[in-house]
Amino acid sequence: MDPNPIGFQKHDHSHCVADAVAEADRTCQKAGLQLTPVRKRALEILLEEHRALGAYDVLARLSEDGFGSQPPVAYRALDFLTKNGFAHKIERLNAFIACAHPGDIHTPAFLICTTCDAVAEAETDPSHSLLNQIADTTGFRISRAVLEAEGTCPNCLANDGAADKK
Amino acid sequence: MDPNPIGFQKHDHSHCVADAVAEADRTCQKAGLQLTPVRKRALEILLEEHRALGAYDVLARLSEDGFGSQPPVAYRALDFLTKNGFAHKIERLNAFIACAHPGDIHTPAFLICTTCDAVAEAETDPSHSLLNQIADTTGFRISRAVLEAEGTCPNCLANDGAADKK
DNA sequence: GCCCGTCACGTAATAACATAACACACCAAA
DNA sequence: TTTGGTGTGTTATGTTATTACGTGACGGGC
Repeated sequence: MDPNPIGFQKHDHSHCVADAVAEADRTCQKAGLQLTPVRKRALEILLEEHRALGAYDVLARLSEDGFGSQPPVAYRALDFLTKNGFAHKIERLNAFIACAHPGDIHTPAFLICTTCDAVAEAETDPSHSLLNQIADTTGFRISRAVLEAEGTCPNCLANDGAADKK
Repeated sequence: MDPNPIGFQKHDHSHCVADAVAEADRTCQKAGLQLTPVRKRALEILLEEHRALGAYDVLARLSEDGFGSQPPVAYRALDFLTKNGFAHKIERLNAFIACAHPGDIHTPAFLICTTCDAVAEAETDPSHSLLNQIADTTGFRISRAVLEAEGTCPNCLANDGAADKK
């Protein structure tokens, strides 16, 4: 497993967390939202990984840091983060991931690698989406869309190829 | 709640179940699959509703009919049905629904009405899908896609309108 | 200052969803 | 007849999520 893929690419991870948290801080101030210690720490925890974490994983780390140890502690923090666009829930995995493009209004699509567990978040143009076309023709009004694909990421495909050569 | 929407349209429900089961029977015979009593009954149960049922809902009905009463009984039947294209799992709901287009190879998209709980299954052209475009450009190989939209169905939108007039 | 509303956080308890592991019955192939 | 595969049943357990309730912090109106 590659512990370090974002969008399946290597990158300098060191500044991700701090930068993203700082930006979240600014956004919350502007919007009158409270990025409280639990919420901020939960966001950091998600940012430390470029994969999806279960609520109970997050909870365990929060509680290590002196926050509450009961499920609602994690679920409430994750709720706040998802409602306000700082994180997303990956339905297929029943798990959460920090948003890779906070600030933008977007309908994210996720690519989930079943080999290395990396999750990439892609921006989509909602108006062109299949779901929207379907909704338009049927008269359905979409409030939220889930777009998730499971499969193999480029890195793991390459590794497979390498493995085959042996 | 409208208990009877399929694709959000009224329809003659009486033959749905029998027809679909008969077709599943034929398909299984051709494919060498065993549509055993539990599996057949589970399929009927899903077909009786045009909405998604939780595994435990299915389990309760199976056990009323004399089948086992423990979770694996339901999960195994649902596994069989989903693996072989007779049913789908709605990830957003952790629930299952009978396939509306069995036989076709397809990447289904679902429209979930949060007002009446109806779920419509739409066919998609996988090659045109957003996810596929993204996958192509990133070199990701998709094995399974989840396309689910939550919102309000045409019926419930109409009812809302009616309610507003009062 | 005091009352009261709201919001965030904490806890315990429980609900809802899902799987592991093992036993037995059945049937078909060796 | 034995053996192996498949399907069903059970118990037990693991994982994910919510409900219900209590407390402290903060801010506005009086």
